[in-house]
Amino acid sequence: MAQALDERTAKRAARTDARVQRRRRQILDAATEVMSRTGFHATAMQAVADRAGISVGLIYQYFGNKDDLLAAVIVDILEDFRDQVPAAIERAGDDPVERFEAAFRICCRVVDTKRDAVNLTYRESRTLSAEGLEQIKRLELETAEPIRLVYDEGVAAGVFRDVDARLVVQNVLLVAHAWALKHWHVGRFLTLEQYIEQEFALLLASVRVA
Amino acid sequence: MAQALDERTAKRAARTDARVQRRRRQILDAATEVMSRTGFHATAMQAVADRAGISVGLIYQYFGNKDDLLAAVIVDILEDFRDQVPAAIERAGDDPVERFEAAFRICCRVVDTKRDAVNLTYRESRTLSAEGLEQIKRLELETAEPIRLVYDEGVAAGVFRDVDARLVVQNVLLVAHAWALKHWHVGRFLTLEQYIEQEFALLLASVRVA
Amino acid sequence: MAQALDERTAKRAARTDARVQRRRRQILDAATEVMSRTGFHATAMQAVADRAGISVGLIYQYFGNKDDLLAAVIVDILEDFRDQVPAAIERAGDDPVERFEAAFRICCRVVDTKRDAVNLTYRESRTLSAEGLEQIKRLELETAEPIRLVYDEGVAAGVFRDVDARLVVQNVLLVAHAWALKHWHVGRFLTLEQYIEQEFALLLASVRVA
Amino acid sequence: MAQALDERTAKRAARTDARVQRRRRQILDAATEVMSRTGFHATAMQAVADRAGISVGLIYQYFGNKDDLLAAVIVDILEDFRDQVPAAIERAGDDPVERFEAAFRICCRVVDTKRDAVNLTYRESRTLSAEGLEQIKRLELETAEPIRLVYDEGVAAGVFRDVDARLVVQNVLLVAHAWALKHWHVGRFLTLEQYIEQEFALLLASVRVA
DNA sequence: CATGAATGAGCATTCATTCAT
DNA sequence: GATGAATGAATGCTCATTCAT
Repeated sequence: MAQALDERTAKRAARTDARVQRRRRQILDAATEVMSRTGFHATAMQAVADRAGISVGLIYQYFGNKDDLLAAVIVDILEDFRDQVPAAIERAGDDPVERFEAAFRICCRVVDTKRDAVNLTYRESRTLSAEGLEQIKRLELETAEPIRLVYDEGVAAGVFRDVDARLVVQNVLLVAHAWALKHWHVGRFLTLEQYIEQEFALLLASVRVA
Repeated sequence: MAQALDERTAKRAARTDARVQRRRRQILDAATEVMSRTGFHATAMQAVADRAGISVGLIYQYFGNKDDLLAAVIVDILEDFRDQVPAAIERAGDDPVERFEAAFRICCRVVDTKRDAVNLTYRESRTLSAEGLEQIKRLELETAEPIRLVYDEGVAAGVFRDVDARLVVQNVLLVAHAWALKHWHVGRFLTLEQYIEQEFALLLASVRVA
Repeated sequence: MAQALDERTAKRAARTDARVQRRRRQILDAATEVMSRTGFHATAMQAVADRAGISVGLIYQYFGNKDDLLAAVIVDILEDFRDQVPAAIERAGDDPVERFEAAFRICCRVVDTKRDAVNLTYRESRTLSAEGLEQIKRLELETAEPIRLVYDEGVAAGVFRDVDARLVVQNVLLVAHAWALKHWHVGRFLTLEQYIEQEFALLLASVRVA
Repeated sequence: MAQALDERTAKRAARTDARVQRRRRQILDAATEVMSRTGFHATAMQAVADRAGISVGLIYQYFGNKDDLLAAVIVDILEDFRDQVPAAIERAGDDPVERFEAAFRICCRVVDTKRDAVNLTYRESRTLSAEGLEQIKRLELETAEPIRLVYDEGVAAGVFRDVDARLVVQNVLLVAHAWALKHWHVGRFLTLEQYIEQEFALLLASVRVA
């Protein structure tokens, strides 16, 4: 009987946990949407609540305060990058250049689907607490890591020059982010695919062994 | 006698004008310092006044409101870039590659002297009014223009590949800005001069004729 | 069960609505009191909040801003006139002269109970927005209307001279308001009842058929 | 020689005094104009200075502060009434009714030439200090006095009923002021002359011996 | 769990007044 | 006498956060 009770408790806990996760996601999506569009400071908690179709008070049950919510939003965005990049690299096969291209391509594509969110990341990172800032720096490095490995493979394979991989990876991410940061300009004369193609050509030329 | 009066009036006007300029600069410097450090929204007008050693009210005599002050700060930063780039290019002589390098180098150096200000530019541009936004876009394009001309010269001289100059120039500026944007990371393992050298090598490789 | 739910919802809505009305009244009374005494511009929202025993922020949940609050205060006063005049006329019976007197009398009595508020109306109407101004003009005309009808009845009955009723009614209201406007003078040598009696005698003489 | 010096001093004093009076008038006219149009609180001292074509500082040399300026403006308006009424009465001849009419007529005419100023008087009197308030009450009574005398003459002559003259005079002034106070309404269907004629008919009927 | 009424600290902005020139 | 740059107190309004229901 004690076992049955445990089981019931576990089931309820699981159900509860699922509901908690659903609520968190609901709030996070609303917050991302509103903050990306309006900016962090100009976004009222009420606006997030309205967007999520819940009350203000409930947000505080899931995220301690506004700053924490911002941190969660930014982390959520960065986690998306971190998770998608390795998968895309794997799908690309074994060729280092193709793996490198896949990494750049996926970054650009993710940026394109959440242009406002990427801009939010650049705008509001400094708003975060030291702790939050550390977390997003860590996430950015985690995102960079698989790309760095791809580059190192390429160097080992003799297709990429032996320059500081950290710089190369930074450039990859930066150029991808630029699709959001400078979209007001570059978006006027290039489509996403053209941008990817032309920027990747430049990137590749910059690192390829002659 | 009328002439003497005119002269006196002119002198007073000149003195007044000089004082106005001095005050504007004083406020602008204070605002740049405080806003760059603290961010626009977290900066109280009182803090700017304190930093400038004047009263709040006086700020409003020179800049209509807080938004206008931000616009002036950002414009002031961008004008610095716009003015320094062409001069540096001229000083570099006739060789397209050297002129290109000079352009990149000056951008990085200016970024380095005002890292916080550059970050402010990225953070707060969206805060501006549509009108202010147009102005800074215009300034950014004005800054880009002389670099674009240098690139075109290089293409004509057969040293640079004939790719979209707008993209190349954007990359130049972006990488320079990255010294501020990603300083938390790259600043830990590279000095400014190392950064300039290595990033320029990548840039050059990306566009040089094989 | 759905019915029970509906009922519960309805009850809660009713309770909420009642609370909203109570709050509005509480704020309105406090604002009327403070503004009438101190004048609109010299009244700080904090003073209204203090008087009402609530926080400043709450005022803004019920009235959008200070101007709206003033408008509501003035409208509230005028609505009192508009509502009391017809009732008093009805109570007066059928005789046109007695109905006319009842109208004048009630106006004076209401003025007397809210002398400061009436003065506020004269002082601050111009402060209102065009829209608010229209509303109070409309209310004033609505108040005048039943008195005008009484006068017309009197004309039809042959007891009042056939002069412009609009002017007569304006005089009625004006003389009633004067009990507030000129109270510093007339209040020193007449009681309210004496004022009503003597002024009504003058009014009646001015319009009675010889 | 001492005499010559005295003379020169006197002349200079007179000249100075004249200039002082001119300045006072200049500022007073500007203040009346701007305050009447905009209202006291919404009028900035700078606006008065601009209108007068002088600097803010100078206003403070002639009127101690903003409240004093308002007092001076209101007093200036009321003095106009006080001075014009007796003159008009004298010009009207000996007949009590005609003298009475002349008094009412001049009041209405003066009101008409300075409608905004009269409204200012009603709006802002309460803003004045106790002292200022006393002064304008005194002025209003001084204005009323000659009209009261006219009424008393009429009573003595047997043409006016022996009712409280203070009340009659108050009504006279009130109805005249109403041309400003209620101009938004009455101004739409009557000209000044029609207003004077019809209102005087009512006034006369209210007091004439049957 | 969920609500949203209530709080009150915080800040941009204005403007009467002063005073060095 | 005249100026207007400079001051800083005063105030309307917002919005993150709490808590009774």
